[in-house]
Order: sequence, then C-alpha cells, then structure tokens
Amino acid sequence: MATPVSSDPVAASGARTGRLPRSARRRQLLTAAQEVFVANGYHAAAMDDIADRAGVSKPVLYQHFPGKLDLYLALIDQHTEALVNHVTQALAGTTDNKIRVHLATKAYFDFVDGEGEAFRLVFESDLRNEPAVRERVERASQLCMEAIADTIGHDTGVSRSRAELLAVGLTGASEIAARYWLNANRSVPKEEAVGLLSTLLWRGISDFPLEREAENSAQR
Amino acid sequence: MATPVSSDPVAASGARTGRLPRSARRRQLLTAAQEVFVANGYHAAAMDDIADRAGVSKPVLYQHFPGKLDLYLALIDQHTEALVNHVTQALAGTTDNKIRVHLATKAYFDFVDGEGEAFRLVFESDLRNEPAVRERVERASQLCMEAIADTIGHDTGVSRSRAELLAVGLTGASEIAARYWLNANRSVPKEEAVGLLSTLLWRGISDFPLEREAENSAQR
DNA sequence: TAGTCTTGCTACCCGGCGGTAAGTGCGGAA
DNA sequence: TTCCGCACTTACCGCCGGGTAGCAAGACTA
Repeated sequence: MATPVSSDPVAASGARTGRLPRSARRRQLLTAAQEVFVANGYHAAAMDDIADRAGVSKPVLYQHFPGKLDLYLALIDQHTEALVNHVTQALAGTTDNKIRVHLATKAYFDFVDGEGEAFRLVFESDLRNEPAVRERVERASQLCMEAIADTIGHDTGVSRSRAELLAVGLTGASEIAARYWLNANRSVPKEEAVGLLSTLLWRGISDFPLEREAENSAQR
Repeated sequence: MATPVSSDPVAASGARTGRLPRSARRRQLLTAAQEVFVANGYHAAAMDDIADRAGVSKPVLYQHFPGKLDLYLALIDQHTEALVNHVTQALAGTTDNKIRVHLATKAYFDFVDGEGEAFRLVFESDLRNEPAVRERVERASQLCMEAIADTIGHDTGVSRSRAELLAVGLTGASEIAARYWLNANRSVPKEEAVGLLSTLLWRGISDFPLEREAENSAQR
C-alpha cells in the first residue's frame, strides 16, 4: 500500500503533484473545489472529495481554508465579481443603447458559457439559505440590475422601482435563456442566440412608453 | 414533566390537535412540511422540525411518508402542477397573443404571490441535484416554455430551437421579475407590475422579425 | 550530517439527523 | 368489561461528514 508514485488512484484533474508552495497549492485547491462544487452542489460535496480531487489529504485543505463555507465563499466571490464586471463593462463600453443590450445579453451568455460551468455556483447554488451566500448572490444581481435600471430610468422617465422591475426582467430573460441554451447543448450558435435574445429585449425596451397609464394610482 | 395539556411548547401553525383521521393528518403534515421547507430549504429542514411544527412526533411522519425525499416530492409535484396549469390556462383562454402575454405574465406573478411562498420550492429548491427533483422542476419549466414556443413558432416562422430560446426568455423575464417584485416587498402594485412586464415582453415578441439574417448557417 | 521548518499524512472524534423498535392509551365492538 | 386495533410516544441506533491531534518526511542551512 502507499507505493510512493505511479499508478495513483488519484482523481481526474489535479492529480498528485508532490509538494507545492502555498500559493500554488491554494490555487489548485480552489480549482478542485470548484469542480466538485459545480458537479455536486455544496451539500453533496464532501471535503474528502475535494481533497481527493486535488490529490491531497483533508487537513491540507484546512491549512488553506478555515472551513467548508469559507472555501465556497471564496469561489462565489470570484465569480459574482466576474459577472458584475462583464455586465458593467458591457454597458460602459458605449452609449448606444441597442449595442448595450446586445453586449449585456452577450455578457450573460459568456458567463454561462465560461470555464467549468462556474456560473452554477452563482445561479444554481444550493446554499442560498446561508445568509452569507444569499447576500453575495443578491448583491451581484442587484448591481447588474441597477446598472441597467439607471439607463432605463434616465431614458424612459418611469419611476425608479418601475425601472428596476423592467431591468430585472431583462437580466432575467438573459440569465434564463442563457442557461437554457447551454442545457440544450447550444442548439443554436451562440452568436445567433445572443442576437435573437437581444433583438427580443431591444424591441421590448427601446422607446418604452413614457409614463401615462401608470398615473392611475398615487404610487411614487 | 409531560403535563397532559395546556401551555404546550408547540410551534406556530398546526399546534397540537389530538388524534386525527389519516387523511386529515396527512394534509396537516403536508402544510407543516411546506412551511418548514419554504422557510429553511430542504437541507436545513429536519424531520424533527416538521414533526414539531405539526405538533406530532417523528414516527407519525414516517407513517404517512416513506422518507424525507418523498415528502418533499409530494410538495414539488403539487406546485409544479399548479404553475403549469396557471400558465397553460392563461394561454388557452384566448387567441389574442397580446392578452396571452399579459395573462401568462400574470400567471407567474400569481404563482410567486401565492400561498405561503410555495413558489420557492420550485424556483429556489436547494435539492436540484437530486435527479427526481431536477426532473420535475425542469419538466415544469419545459411545459410552460413549450406552450409558448408553439405559438411563437407558428406565428413568426423561426425554427423550433429558436422559438424555444425566445419562449424561455419570456418565461425567464416573468419568473425573475416576479421574484424580484416580491423580494422588493411589492414596491409596485401587482397589477401595474404585470402590466409593465407584459408590455415589455409584448413589444419584444409581437411582429418579431421573420427569418432573415438567421439564414447564414445551416442550422435547422 | 544534524537541526529545523514547512508540507503533508493517518487516524480519530463527535454532533446532527434520517430512520426505527418497542411500548402506551383511547375508542368502539361483543 | 374485555379485547382489538389504531394513532401516537419515547428512546434509541448508525452513518455520514466536518473538523482536529499528532506524527512523518522532504528541503534548506550550516
């Protein structure tokens, strides 16, 4: 037993890598953890699984992360930040709203289509009941939505809460459609899928009727 | 200890109800389970919690349901069916597509706004990794989406997979917007929220450009 | 080659929770 | 009044999995 090298029963990706400097090991543990969390979700993922995947024993994991939740949060932070960056940069790159819609939609598709299906950590986490996770995920959606609501509020003159509702509708359409598109094995070429969606959304939001019939109740 | 009646430490809703006939007890257990599952999610909900909530001991639960998962699935089935019914009836009630969009959007808002926030079991389940759950939830979304895709495919002439992508965009917008609306404490009157969303979506989908630029690749 | 620092391992603990075995009392039929 | 059976209880088991104590072994310094 425990023959030093060769013919390891080590898992797929990381695969026994001898001793590593701390920072490298940490990165490797994070990618191993991401793979396991994405594949199994938080609850079904055991720390042993993650350690095995990295070709390492469990205590090593605890030398880098104080607990399972912290490990998970590190990944969540990483990817929520990526999503928010994608979306806000899409909006900041131009002032042409049609292009903005296109690029923002594309940002969602790119995020969903990114490395290792990491989007599942954000959009399909099975730990949203944990306040720390909930907060982070909601903050990310909120930031994306607000960036869009700013423009909508400015250009259509609807109240803030109404602009937010419209904005969240747009992000929701992109998110759900992108996830569906991936689940359906990219049944439509990505570029065209983005085109279809952004056409749909741009037709919907451009020249949106300025306040009118919304005046029947005294809501701000 | 164990003073027979009065001053029970029994939980909020069901509250100790003496002996009950099987069917009544079963219904009561289901509502207790729903409350606990909605409040805590599947994983954080303990069978003891559910039993307590119903003012009953754990084995009683197991006399009605073979296991935790079965109990959960019974609830999932109930509510996915309700959602699909709402949506399909909304579409079947008329042939005016504008009204269809309005009623379908309203169906999502009604579902999210329904009794005891049961929608969380469907839209925010922390057990989607369980195949039985995944299957049911995806089947529900699929049925809603297909009902809409039928009309889109028929009226716009885009291919099936493209119609599905558009349809899922519409459902996604409604779902996410409805959930946001509820989370934001109904910051806009429901009727108006539905109006805003359905206006957005109807503007997007009505007279959607018939096939044209989609002809560049040989996708069906 | 001794000393030590860092990296990693084996082996264990223990708490929570799904699930169960065995027992208690009440109400109705004879 | 005895007996049966149903609804319900207390008290327990066993596993799984997060987290830890304490030891081994390679690399750098001298």
